[in-house]
Amino acid sequence: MGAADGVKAADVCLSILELVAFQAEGAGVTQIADRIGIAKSAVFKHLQTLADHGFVTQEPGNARYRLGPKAWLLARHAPDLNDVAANAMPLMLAARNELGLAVVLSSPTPQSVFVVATVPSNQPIEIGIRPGGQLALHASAQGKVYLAFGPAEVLERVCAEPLAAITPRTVTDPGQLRRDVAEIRRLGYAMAPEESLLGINAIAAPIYDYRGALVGSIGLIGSVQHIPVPPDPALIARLLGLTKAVSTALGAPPDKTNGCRGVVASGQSRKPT
Amino acid sequence: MGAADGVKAADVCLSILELVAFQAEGAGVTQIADRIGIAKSAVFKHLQTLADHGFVTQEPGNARYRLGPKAWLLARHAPDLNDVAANAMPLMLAARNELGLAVVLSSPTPQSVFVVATVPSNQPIEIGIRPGGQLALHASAQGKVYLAFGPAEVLERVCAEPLAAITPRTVTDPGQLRRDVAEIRRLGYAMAPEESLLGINAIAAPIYDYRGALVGSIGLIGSVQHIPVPPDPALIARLLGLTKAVSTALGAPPDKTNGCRGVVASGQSRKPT
DNA sequence: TTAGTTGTTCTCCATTAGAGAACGATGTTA
DNA sequence: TAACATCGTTCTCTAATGGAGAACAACTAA
Repeated sequence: MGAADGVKAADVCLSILELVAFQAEGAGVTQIADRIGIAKSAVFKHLQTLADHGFVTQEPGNARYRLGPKAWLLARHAPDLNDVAANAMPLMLAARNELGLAVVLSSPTPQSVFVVATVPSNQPIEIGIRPGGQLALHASAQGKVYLAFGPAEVLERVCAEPLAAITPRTVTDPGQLRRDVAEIRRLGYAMAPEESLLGINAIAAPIYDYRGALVGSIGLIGSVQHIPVPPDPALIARLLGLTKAVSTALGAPPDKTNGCRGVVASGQSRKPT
Repeated sequence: MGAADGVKAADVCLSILELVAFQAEGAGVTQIADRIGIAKSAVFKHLQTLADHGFVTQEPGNARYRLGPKAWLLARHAPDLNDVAANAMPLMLAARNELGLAVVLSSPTPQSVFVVATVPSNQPIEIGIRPGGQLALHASAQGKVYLAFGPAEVLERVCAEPLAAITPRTVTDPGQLRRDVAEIRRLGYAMAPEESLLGINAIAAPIYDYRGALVGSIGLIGSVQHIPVPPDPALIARLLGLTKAVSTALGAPPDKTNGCRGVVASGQSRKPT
């Protein structure tokens, strides 16, 4: 949510749009104002603008706002994550039921990694991420997958600017990050122990489409207890099996799906930071 | 696109988002600035904000902007126009091939009517509307369908405020509009000769879903030559057949689909509200 | 090279977005 | 029924900020 240096009003506008979108049964002016943290009157004006464009609709009588037709129209022109999500979800569900861990599907952007769909864990203490959330490229397993297997420019750019220390364990040294990336390329999966949130670990592997292009990654999220720092080889195998299955379902060429032997990986595990 | 009294910056932001969305192969800063009519620097700041939220992505190397993952995410929460469009499209195509006229599917909002999908005419001189466009409630066949068969508050509100004269033939007298609406309720379809654009006529009829709720309308667009002012009874029958077919495909109750015998139009059809 | 693009970074001031109070409906409680 | 609470909406005012415009760096074409 960096309002780093953009247009503040537009930032508010988009935040309202998202809030309305993710609020299943419509949202009211007051409710939105509280959540966003600006005056009711401002929210009202924004909603009017959003309604003019058809992104939200105000149902008559009941004065709640909900998503409008144009929001749907956007999807027709959106990148076809449709296939990816449709193919991945059932397999992700199966993996969750088998492992008990939260499974997350995400799509990369040059600035961060986007959580597109999630299957929450079924453990008593639930650990998961909300769809629509963003993960740092250098401090998450899914982000590092993109750094390792995505375009080289992204890695260069991320290494060029200072790496934010999201937790004390976050990798902030560009040299170390490059070594991590090399290791990830070798192993075929990424890990980020306590780099985004203390106590939480995640492992992730890439997904390719029919053209062999990297279209996203799937990650397993859990506490450091469930995903220890040299991860259980069986867990890794399960993850790689999952991403391989999704990739082949998308028609990925074989060399993209069996490149990672995963478990074997005899020697060195990854040392934490 | 009235910036009647909303947030200007948000209006610009959404316009940029739409422009990027509907530009199939990405859009550049300069191109957008020209189309929207504001300075490049402003567009750049907006794109930065949109990118922060994940609505657009800037592909590395090639510096064009295109739709991002969040745009897709919105769609998952958007109203289920999916079914409507999916069910309607093949039938609309068949009608176009048979009649040669442009066929338009649209969805109502309290402020205007939204073009959701179109099948362009196959005449030498093409007449059509772009998906994403908006039609005035009082000056289009599709809009008047909503006024006639939608919530009564909408008709009241539209009649209360002054009716903009989009063309010299646009109905600007509230009394006349009310009489038109009554006639539309009686006949089961709406017509708007030269009310949106001189030389162009359109007829439209409502679509209902499984709950019997009005979810949209389908219109036939053509020159006044192809759609004369007392429309050809066969044409009307074809339109009503089309909307009835789509409605039944959506599971609409029978009384919603055969209420309009069209031309005959003796007795009362549906009552207001 | 030169001349034309492009996307990006500045600075500056008129615009305007947002705070806050007040309004009229609506819904709830006593 | 009356008092109260809360909703969405309208209003005014001013400090923040969005947008203009020029200059920048990077690229492409001639």
